[in-house]
Amino acid sequence: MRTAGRAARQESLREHNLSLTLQKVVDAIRPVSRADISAATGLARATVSGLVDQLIDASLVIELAAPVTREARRVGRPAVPLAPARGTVAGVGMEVNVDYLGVRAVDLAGRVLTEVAEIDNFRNSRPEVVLDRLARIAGRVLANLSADGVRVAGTALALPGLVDRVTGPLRYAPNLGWRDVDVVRLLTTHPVLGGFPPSLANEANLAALAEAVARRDGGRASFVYVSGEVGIGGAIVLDGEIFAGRHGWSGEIGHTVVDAFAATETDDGAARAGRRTLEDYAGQDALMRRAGLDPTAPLGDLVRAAEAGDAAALKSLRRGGTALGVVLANVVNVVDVGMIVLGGRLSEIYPFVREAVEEQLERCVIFAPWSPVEVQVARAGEYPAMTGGAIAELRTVVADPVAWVAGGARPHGADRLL
Amino acid sequence: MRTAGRAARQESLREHNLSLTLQKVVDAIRPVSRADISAATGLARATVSGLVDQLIDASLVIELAAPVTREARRVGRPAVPLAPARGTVAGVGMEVNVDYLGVRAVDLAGRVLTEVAEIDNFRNSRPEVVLDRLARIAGRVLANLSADGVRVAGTALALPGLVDRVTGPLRYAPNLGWRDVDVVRLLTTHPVLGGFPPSLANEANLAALAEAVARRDGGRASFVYVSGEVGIGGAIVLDGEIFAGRHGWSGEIGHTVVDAFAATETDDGAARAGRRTLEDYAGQDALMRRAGLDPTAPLGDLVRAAEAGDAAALKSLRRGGTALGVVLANVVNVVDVGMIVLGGRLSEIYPFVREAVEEQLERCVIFAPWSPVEVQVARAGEYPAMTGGAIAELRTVVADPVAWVAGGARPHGADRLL
DNA sequence: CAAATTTGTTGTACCGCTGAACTTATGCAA
DNA sequence: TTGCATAAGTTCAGCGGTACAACAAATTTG
Repeated sequence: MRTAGRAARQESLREHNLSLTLQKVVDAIRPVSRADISAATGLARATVSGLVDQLIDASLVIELAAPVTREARRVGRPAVPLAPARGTVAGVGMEVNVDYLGVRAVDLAGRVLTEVAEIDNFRNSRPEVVLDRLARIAGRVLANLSADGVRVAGTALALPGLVDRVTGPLRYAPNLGWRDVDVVRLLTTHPVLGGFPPSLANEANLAALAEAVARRDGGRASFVYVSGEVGIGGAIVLDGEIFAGRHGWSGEIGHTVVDAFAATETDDGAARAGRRTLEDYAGQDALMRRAGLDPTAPLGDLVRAAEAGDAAALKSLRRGGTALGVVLANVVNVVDVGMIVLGGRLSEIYPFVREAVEEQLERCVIFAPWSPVEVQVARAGEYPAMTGGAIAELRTVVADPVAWVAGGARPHGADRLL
Repeated sequence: MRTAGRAARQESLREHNLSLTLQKVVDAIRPVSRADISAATGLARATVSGLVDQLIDASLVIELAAPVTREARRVGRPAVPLAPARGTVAGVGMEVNVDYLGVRAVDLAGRVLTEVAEIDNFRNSRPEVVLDRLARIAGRVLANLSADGVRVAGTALALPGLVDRVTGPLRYAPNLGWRDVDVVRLLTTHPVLGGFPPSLANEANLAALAEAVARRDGGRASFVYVSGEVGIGGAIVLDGEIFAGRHGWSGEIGHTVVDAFAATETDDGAARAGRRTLEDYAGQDALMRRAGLDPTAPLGDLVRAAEAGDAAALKSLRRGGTALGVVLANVVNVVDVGMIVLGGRLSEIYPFVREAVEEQLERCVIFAPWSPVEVQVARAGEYPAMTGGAIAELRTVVADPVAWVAGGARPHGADRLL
């Protein structure tokens, strides 16, 4: 809800409280009752009843029939458990990354309704070709949803690069070899997608959102998410919300300069004007090369070498971990966050970098003596950015249920999340 | 206003709109009318009238008698200009820094009502002694205010170090030589200050707040503020608000590692475990030493040497500027902000570092080709952290005028800002 | 001096939340 | 089985707060 600087009218109350109520139902780990919501929000029970009725009418919430076998069956009239409706509204998350592409539809209950993922190599690909392929898949998914009577909250596309969430185009995706591509136009020229202009976002940002939701049982967490795919992306999560910055360009840690005054040569011999970035140490290519492996080989080779005790592999991983740790310490000093979540392929090499990362965090984070920084592996599962994209669209529903209560029409002009 | 996750009741509307109205009056560059507020907020004119009346009753707003000689005297009934009341409510900002200490009281109109500043050297000082001295000054200031019938919104203390805004104590202020000092307890044992427990904050954060207010004519700006006193502090301002982080520890750029894998020796010969921080390049001591000057001499010596064309001085400044530029580029890549404001003593050496800083920003900021980062000097005047502290307290009034409308009692338990 | 125009105020209508009383559904003890 | 205690959910009058329309006030323009 964007209350920033706007007047509050009578109907604002309803909007706010309706959103709040839906939030409580959707965010809950186990079903909640009207009474629970009343207690949690401070709203009168009568008010909550009215709000919940509206949400049920809109097929956003359902009453569970199950008598709720929670161990402590208390005295008094049993509560009617509420849950987010299944298969009535869906968010659609799409992703184009360096070596896969896919589409995933998720409903308010967090269930995956449909998904398609295709493995391929998109390094230096042609945007029109790749996006056409994505659009066909998305078209099939949307057709399925429509056939099942599922309303679509919106579509989001995750890309491994700089996406301008305000003005639209993809600015720069080095690992795809794309630059200044008008992704939205290319996608919406497809007949099926015409009605669903996707919102764009950075892959790491959306993956972090999925991670935040996966961790909601621990309260609204704050952490720095590191997405190690071919490049290294990052995102900042504060109180369960993505901190996206003005354009959605925040968290670009892969290009952080690690050695400002270092020698001029890089691993592959090319001069980089005297400075090395995090990806020069901890990017997949750098890790493989330094370990004496083919940089185009799968990362699993490096993991196996390290497990076998190969000295070069271990050294390479330790070096990458150290660079990552220093960069993360710098980030943490700037944003004052207490947890790091390593996602993407970093989960695979996690056992071999964790120690180095933690060592640097302890050494370089100025507040570490009073509040040490924790390092954890991601929990969000495979293709988190697709899930995150779907969630981002579903959040527009939660943030503004009124639009869905009235007619059930798809409100395309609704505030973009992220 | 913290609407996050709370229920909205009827009275929430009033609170919100009252705060919004006061905000419009206080933030305005030139006086606004009731009609202006109505147009800006979307509230009905009748509603605004009621709200303004309440604010006038509470002595937070006044009607100006002046017929407003704005050049274009339009047709129709002339508007009654509104302005924040003067000398009725004050915020008190205090500061202890490495070579000065002081107290400043500011009213809602932004006027300085009283101020006392004393120059001295507090390196490796004893907290009890320094805080006692500060408390005496603050006592005089508060007594003055009280004698003039000025209500005190609250007091804030700026410190050059890690301040825990949640649990209270000053954790670590290297340049003062303080560590784990219970500042609030030491101050409130003073009889006069007993009723005014100060909120604590980092010096750079409060200075940045003053800077944000000084720049409010350009809309709600977002920038990274760099406070170069003896150490180098920083703060992040987003849409005119300080981004403080969990504990208020954000923006600590002085300890950012610049050379993760560099040689082990530092300027003063002491080993620092193989890494150099920004302060090792751009801190005052480092700048002076590298220029061949006495590190305890005033910074003016370095400026004069540079103005005279001294090669060592210029080189030292260029080197410091380069390090600062790289660090700022890293910060900007993480938080996606488009402007850097150099404050504190950096304003003095600004002409000699600007070029190097801009060069690095252009080179290292990944989105620079699409959205270049601007560098500017601070505008907030002398002792900005004191002003910022006062403003932070005044903002509690603007955020929750209801508490001041009713009785006019000082609501100490009100939400701490920042 | 009247018409036009804009500001600020007054009074009614309406929306949405609250709180108390009431109904419903269960556990527990006699 | 009955009755009591307890908690969940519903109904309805009351009230706070905003909107809207009508009106009064103060000024420029012709």
